[in-house]
Amino acid sequence: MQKQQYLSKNQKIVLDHVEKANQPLKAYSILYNVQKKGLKAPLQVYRALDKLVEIGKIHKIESRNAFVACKNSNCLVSNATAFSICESCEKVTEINNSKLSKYLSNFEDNSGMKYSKYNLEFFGLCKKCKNK
Amino acid sequence: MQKQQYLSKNQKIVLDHVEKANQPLKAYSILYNVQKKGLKAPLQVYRALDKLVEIGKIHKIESRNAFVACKNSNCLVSNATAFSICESCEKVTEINNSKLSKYLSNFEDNSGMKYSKYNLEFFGLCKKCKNK
DNA sequence: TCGTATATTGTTATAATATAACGTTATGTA
DNA sequence: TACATAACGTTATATTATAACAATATACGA
Repeated sequence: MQKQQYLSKNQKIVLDHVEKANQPLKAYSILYNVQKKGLKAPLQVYRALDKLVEIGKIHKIESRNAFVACKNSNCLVSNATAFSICESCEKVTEINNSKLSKYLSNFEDNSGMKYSKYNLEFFGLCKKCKNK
Repeated sequence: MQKQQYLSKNQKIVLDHVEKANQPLKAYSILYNVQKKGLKAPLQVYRALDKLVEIGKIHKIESRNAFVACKNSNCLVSNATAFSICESCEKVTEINNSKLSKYLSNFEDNSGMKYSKYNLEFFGLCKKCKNK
């Protein structure tokens, strides 16, 4: 069986829903909202999310246990992700900065470990919240 | 009341336990292990962990929902953290690299957001696991 | 087109992680 | 002492995620 090219029914439904949101969504909020489309159980959502994360269509914001659609067209595989997170309004933005990604992808320390993947989360106040 | 200088009883017990482990610990595993010292409920552990994270004595490994003692003496506040995580043996090491921390602390993109904090997690295979 | 392997689905139950809400006790400082 | 804040203890519950099992769908080589 070759590597999957097309998304399955459930995967499409979940991706669709996450793409329409412009903020990270919680798994159970996704579940609630796709129930009218036939996904009844948490596992159906989690399985779709797992796959979508694996192929890079969706990223998980680890510090928030939430999922957001990839906005980064060249992010075919989700192995190098960076986000900014506003600690006031919780707005999350995917950072697409080639210098940063180059720097981190090539980063090596003295541990003898070669990194194949990273996830970076920046926290602070977004423009709006800073000016309040 | 001035800013807390000394740890409370529960905070000491939890920190002590986490420091003795050389790997990240899960909250409920900490709970189980400190029950003989009088902490009976999850909340007692979580409250101590929250405080210890806040003052930088402990870091949370977000992708693993686990807690590890800070090995970085100059990491007084836990606002700039980086870890390497072996995806095979789950060994976690705190990265202490001044170039990296300088680069990330000064990082700015075009979002108008000034970051006050970051957390970076690298994934890969550690030396041992790579040679298997 | 049949056989086989893998991916996906559906379902119920349950595990693992974390917080709400309440009242009490301790501690620092004016 | 009086007040404010921090920490504690306790019960209940919310939130996040996976185990286990059986069925169906899809890709692809023989």
